[in-house]
Amino acid sequence: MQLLSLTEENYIKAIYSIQHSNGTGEVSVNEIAEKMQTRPATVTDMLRKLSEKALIHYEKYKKVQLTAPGTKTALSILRKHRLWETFLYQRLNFSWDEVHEVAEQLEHIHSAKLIERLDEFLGFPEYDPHGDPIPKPNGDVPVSTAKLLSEIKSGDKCKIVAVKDTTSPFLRQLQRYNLTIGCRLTVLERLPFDGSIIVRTEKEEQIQLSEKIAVNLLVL
Amino acid sequence: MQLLSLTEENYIKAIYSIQHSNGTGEVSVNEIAEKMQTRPATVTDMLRKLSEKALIHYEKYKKVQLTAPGTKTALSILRKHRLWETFLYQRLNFSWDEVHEVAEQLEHIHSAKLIERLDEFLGFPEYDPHGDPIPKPNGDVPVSTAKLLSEIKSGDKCKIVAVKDTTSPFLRQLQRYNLTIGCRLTVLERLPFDGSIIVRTEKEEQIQLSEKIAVNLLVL
DNA sequence: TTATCACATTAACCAAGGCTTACTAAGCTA
DNA sequence: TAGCTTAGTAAGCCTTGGTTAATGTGATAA
Repeated sequence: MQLLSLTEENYIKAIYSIQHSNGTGEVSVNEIAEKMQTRPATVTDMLRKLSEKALIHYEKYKKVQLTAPGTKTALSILRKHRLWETFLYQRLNFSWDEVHEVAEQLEHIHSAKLIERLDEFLGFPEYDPHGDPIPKPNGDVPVSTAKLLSEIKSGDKCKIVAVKDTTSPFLRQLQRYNLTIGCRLTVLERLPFDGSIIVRTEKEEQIQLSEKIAVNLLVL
Repeated sequence: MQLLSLTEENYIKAIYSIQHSNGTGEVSVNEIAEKMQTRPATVTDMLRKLSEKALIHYEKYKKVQLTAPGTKTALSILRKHRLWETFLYQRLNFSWDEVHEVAEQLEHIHSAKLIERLDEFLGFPEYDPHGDPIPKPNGDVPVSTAKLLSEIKSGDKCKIVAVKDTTSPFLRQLQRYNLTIGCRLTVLERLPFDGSIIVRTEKEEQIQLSEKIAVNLLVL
């Protein structure tokens, strides 16, 4: 795995992320430009570069996909990012919504040894503070069978294992409800009109969660 | 404190380091060029930049000195470097000779919160694995009262707190003796002819240490 | 089946950062 | 004060990552 510039790494991340969020696994120039806050022309240039480095499959006017090495690179960055997030959250008592920004910097530190030792130090965690799976060194990604809270039948119990949205506004709203990874919930009622869900927490509190909240909470 | 580029930070570090190694506290362009592995002309350019940012006192053809803010910046970088070294050594089991390179990268991460939390996590250490003082957030630099093992009177007890030499041959020899940071020693006898010192460890072992070893062990 | 339009590419160019060489200026010292 | 060492200036190179404006492509709707 060659050494990439910070920007190159961020493009790889962006492509990976888009690939995994829009079902098809194929990514357009415009989507990348959008994500990277830049112009399509800039993206085309970068795609040529990444293609020369064999990190992406790229043909003019066609959609983009990561190659095997490209995917490996993306997973390696993701691994670093999520391990650092876990470290910040578990050991340095950063809050949920603070970890991302700093991890964004730390993920670009180049040292295989560092990241393996960090993994060991953290006890080989499988999921980061947001419940996202931490890729293994070989690229395996732990698969979660988690479902969306919005899919849970009323009467059923479940446990929050992850969040889909990881932006501060969402995480802060969860904090207001006192909801966090690991919380056990019982779904009391689902309101058909707006998709709201009423749940009971372990502390016997009743909370009404909007549909938008419910589709961003992953539970088991 | 403004945000500096990686290179700017490294120049500041270099100037600080030269300032503190050549008694006078004044630094020449050539010395900086030497340390930074670059040409004097390049240094002149950078000095103009750093001077504009008020980090150094600089007048053409005169020696260079850090200003108060410049010194603060240097200490802040040093603080980060040494805290990361401590983390790598103490928590991730990096060896003495491995910490520097990685800390060199980590020291450029920008997050005041990160470094304060790291400090707290490590228990507010005063010295890094090499026994160098870790500057405080306000810029104070702990003064070590540690003495060389070679200065300890026979009969006195002491504890190893740092090593002066950090090269692997020395460290490997210490490992053979089973000596490490924190070991308590009793100085039994000092041999005047070659300066050797005979010590007793906590495990009641007796070890004879050469003068060269003794002048590279810092004890309290 | 072709006209259209969104999307992608190219070309030319910009700016910052960090560096170089070649030349010139300063200042110390004999 | 000559001569050497040291430092500064000017001009310019290269890389990275960006821009705009113009042009090319190809899916699709009429």
